[in-house]
Amino acid sequence: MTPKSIYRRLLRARGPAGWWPGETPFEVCVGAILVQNTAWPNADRALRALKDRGRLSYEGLRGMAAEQIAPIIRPSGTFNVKARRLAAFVDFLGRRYEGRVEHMAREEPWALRRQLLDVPGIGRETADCIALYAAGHPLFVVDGYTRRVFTRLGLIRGDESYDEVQRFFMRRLPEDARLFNDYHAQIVVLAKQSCRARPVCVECPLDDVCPKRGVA
DNA sequence: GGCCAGGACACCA
DNA sequence: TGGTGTCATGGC
Repeated sequence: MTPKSIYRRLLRARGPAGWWPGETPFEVCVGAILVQNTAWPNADRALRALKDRGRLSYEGLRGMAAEQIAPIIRPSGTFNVKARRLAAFVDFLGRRYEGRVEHMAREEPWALRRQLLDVPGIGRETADCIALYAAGHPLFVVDGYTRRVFTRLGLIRGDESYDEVQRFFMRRLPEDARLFNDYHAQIVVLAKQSCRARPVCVECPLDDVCPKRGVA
């Protein structure tokens, strides 16, 4: 069992997941910040609240103070914190990329990652989500789902650092943004549908090779 | 009513 | 560098 063979099985079983919620690259960035430590439906409510007010764009958010953003994104939780983070990201986007997320695609992937990590409130996972899903760079995203699924499969211990887990995947997979994009999407779908299912995994394509099949 | 969710960060040793 | 508290809403 390798990351490659696991992906082949997922793809064969379900087809491409074709996934990241967000209509524009900018929405993807905002979504990546709003979903921090919350369930997606909560982030989505906040996203729609921004959209309803015509604020879900660089031009819409530019110039808004965190105090003005906060009440709009309340449903996403930790809204004061996230409002500051959104304001910081919008400021960064204006300074480095003329407010155009598309311009981030011109940057070298790891250089972009380092820049994003310098923005307060953007950590490794959020930086990689933005680099991969908004800018199309081949950086593998590690999240709680990734750890849960691959710990369960016995491929990682689960207590490795973010960068260690990312290296584990990137050393074993071709450097391909489309692959990384769909792989992460497959993991999210899998983790939601199967790995939290109790008392047994339900229709999991990896059930027969999962050492913990049937275990809650 | 408690626990958890697609994190990040400050603070501490 | 590793562990812990904090931020806070909504679903189950």
